[in-house]
Amino acid sequence: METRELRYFVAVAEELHFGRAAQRLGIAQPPLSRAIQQLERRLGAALLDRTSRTVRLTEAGSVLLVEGRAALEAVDAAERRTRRAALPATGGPGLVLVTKANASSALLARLLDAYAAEPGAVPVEVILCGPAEQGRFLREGRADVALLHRPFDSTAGLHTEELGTEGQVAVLPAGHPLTLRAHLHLADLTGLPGLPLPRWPGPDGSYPPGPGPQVRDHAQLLQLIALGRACAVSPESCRAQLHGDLAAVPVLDAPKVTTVIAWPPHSRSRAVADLVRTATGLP
Amino acid sequence: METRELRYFVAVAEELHFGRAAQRLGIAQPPLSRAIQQLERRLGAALLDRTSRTVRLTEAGSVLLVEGRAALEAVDAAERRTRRAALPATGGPGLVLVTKANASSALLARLLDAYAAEPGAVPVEVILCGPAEQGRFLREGRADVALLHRPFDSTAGLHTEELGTEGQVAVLPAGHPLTLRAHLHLADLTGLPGLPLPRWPGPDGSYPPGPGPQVRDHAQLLQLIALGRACAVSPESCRAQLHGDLAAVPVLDAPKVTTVIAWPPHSRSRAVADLVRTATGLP
DNA sequence: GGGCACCGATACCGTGCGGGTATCGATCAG
DNA sequence: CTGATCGATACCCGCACGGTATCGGTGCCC
Repeated sequence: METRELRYFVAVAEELHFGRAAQRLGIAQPPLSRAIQQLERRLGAALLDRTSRTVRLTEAGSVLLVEGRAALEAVDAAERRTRRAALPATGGPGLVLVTKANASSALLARLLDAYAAEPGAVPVEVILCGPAEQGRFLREGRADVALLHRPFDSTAGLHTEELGTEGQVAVLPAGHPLTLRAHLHLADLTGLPGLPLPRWPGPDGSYPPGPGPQVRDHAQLLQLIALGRACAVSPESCRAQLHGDLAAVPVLDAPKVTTVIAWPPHSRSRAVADLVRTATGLP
Repeated sequence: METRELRYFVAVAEELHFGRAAQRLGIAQPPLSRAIQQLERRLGAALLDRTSRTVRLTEAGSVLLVEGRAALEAVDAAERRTRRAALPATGGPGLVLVTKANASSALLARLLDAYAAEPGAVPVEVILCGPAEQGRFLREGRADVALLHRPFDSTAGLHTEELGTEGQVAVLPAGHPLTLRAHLHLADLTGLPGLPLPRWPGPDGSYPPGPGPQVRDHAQLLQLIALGRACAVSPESCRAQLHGDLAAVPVLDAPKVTTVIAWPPHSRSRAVADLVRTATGLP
């Protein structure tokens, strides 16, 4: 199978419309029809149920859509990583680390300091992004390592090492009645009048339906809480970022959060290995 | 990047010889040279250092070799899984489960029984293989699920759920002096006269250097121990397979072994999900 | 040191495949 | 019944891929 065929099929499978898919691919519709037919013949499998009015995925087609997307991602990642490795000075920014904006900043600072002191350390570029995008960055070859937080972030297809676990606290507007309590339970926080839990975007960038404000990062969230428009349950370490308008109360029965360092399973580069070793050896 | 280019490059990078690589690919050498040049131009990166006598990988070339192999594997897996999904009766053998020969047989039997009793269960084909091949089976799309044993087996790039942990025992020839002890430590087993630890093949199928007999599966190993030519440290559950000539003694400081069920991160098929759910719910 | 063998690069040529335009046939809306 | 829509088919063109012949550089060996 050629990546061209895969790209064509994925386009059609996503659009469920040969014309639009062809437009998206920048080719005419007839060659696209033929390419799909040829792919089906080579695979010996019908991928699409098509009448002259509608296109639907077959069982095999659904499999190829998912698997093909993953395969295309792997090819693109290979290309990007090769390009990066070829940049002058043995790879430009050396390492790219991606983490959630405003999360684990203390840990990250310690890690970067400790790694920089290692012999043979290379420059590390830090990318901050929303919670849902980190895995993508790694899988697409845009980044070499990530700091993730289980159980929130998916570690599917990644190598990980645990760096530490912490409890969670409820973040509330200062002065809220609950801030007087020494500790809370999750049940105390559901359905608080006027303080809904926020909604985070899913892996596809869309927000789940329901009440609660839409947020993209922690800074937005904290601002909303300070304004008295939301509350949240966050890892303890976020306390370092709380200012006067916010208060934190431990939530006893919230799941423990584990910070892990993650990297794609193939990248066996010395720099990644060193960084991971440094991270696991942090005090 | 097209898979054709990737295949060409991987062949050359593995052979480090254009002529042999071309022969392996079934094409002539000049088109291969041109294809590599074109790939290098498109990537804007030198992949190979070549004099007229020798070919060597550049930094970027090493990256592309590793990443490209992974990408090709992903493409092949997509193709195989699609073919499987298109077989008559909604996918032929339904599910393919791969596990080490002679390992966790009791757990496997319970799992298969419990799953078969589920509503909507599909036929499960069981493949037994050597310890190093399981990951490959999953990644290449030949199998849907595997039973792995941490920390021995690599779970790189796979989703896993823990099924249970167990201690390890030393497996010794019956009558050996150590079998009289109630328990052992790892130190008791290093350098036992005439009873070396066996060597297992690595992921590439080759054996590490050193003393000790080469074994491919547990049955071979047990036979060697019964003959008084080796000893081994194995998970407790292997006791069920020991016959009169063999004895097991707990090893207190051996690492705990965790049996996990593993599957490739994309396959979100109902059958795999059901099987995993059944497995984690086992008594 | 010169002839030789080896190996990758270059030059040149044919053809098959990927892509384009025009059109058909089926299906649904009104 | 008619027009609109959409995928399939027919046909043609250009190029990129593969093949053969050959060159140029390099290490080896007598």
